[in-house]
Amino acid sequence: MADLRRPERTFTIRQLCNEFKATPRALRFYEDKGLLNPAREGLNRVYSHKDRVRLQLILRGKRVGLSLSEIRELLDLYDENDQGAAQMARSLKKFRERATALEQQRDDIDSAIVELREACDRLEKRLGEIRPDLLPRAADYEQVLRARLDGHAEAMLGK
Amino acid sequence: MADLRRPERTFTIRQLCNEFKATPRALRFYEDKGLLNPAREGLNRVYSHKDRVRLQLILRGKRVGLSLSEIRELLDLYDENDQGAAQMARSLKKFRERATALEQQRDDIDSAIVELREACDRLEKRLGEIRPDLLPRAADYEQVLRARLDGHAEAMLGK
DNA sequence: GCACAGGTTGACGTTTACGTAAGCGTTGAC
DNA sequence: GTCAACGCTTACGTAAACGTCAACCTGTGC
Repeated sequence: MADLRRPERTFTIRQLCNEFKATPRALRFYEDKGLLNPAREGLNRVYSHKDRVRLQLILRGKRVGLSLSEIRELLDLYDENDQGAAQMARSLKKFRERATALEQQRDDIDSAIVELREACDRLEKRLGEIRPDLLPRAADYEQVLRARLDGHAEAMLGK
Repeated sequence: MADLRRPERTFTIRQLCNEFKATPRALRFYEDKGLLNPAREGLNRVYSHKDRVRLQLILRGKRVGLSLSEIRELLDLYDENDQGAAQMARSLKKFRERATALEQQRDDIDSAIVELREACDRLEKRLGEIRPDLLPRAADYEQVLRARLDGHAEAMLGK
């Protein structure tokens, strides 16, 4: 009948779930938390294109690590005044803050990685001293040995 | 009396808490979970140097993002046989896995940062079109304006 | 008339790492 | 003598984001 892409098209909960790989429970949960507000047809939820967009925004927010309540705040801002430049400015601020926080988080992770790598190196060294046979990727050592036999010393120096 | 650094020195819960910026509740919690097992003097906990080291390992594990149960596994491995090379090998494996997971996590964060930055740029652009006065860090714009007046065009090109 | 698919509303369960009392004992300072 | 500081145990509370029932309704095809 009607073109499924026409803007007045509506969606069932499952359609959106399939499209965005979410669960009905999740969408209902978002509604519970005030992030969505689909129309009803009797009891059944009926999602409009606007709802779909909101859902997209929610999921995007989640991807960048915003909490549902933060996402809600942003969504509310847009609702108050869809054209409000002030709201855009606040969103921008929020995004910037989040980006900064993420960079901090990434640096923390990098530190953790360094700490882990160092621990790995120490373990590897001691293991190599007492039980080289237990070292993972023994195949690499065979390569080294073969290289040695072949007189390709550079293979041991890494590149 | 005795040198506080002598190995037979013991610690109270609060001393360790102060040293490592933890709370008594946390140490008791770790004990509850089987990560620590301090001696008792009546009811009071008495931490030895070994306990202190364990606590250090616990906190290090936390810093790199291991869960308490994972940390516990590792500590248990060391306990079973303090010299066991096999256990070292398993720890090494665990660390490697964690490092890999962390790198994945870091990449995810990087993606999120990119997504956020793009959103920021879009917002900034549209805001600049409709309400440039709301743009954050208006001071920079004043700088640009001043640079323009001064004929220093390169200041606008960044660097 | 009935199973079946898919919708609904509660409401409790899960996980992690503690926080936060409540209630009580011990010790040292004043 | 008593108050503060510290310690103990037991146990409920918290936060996030849903998962997982249970029990019920409802339209459809056969």
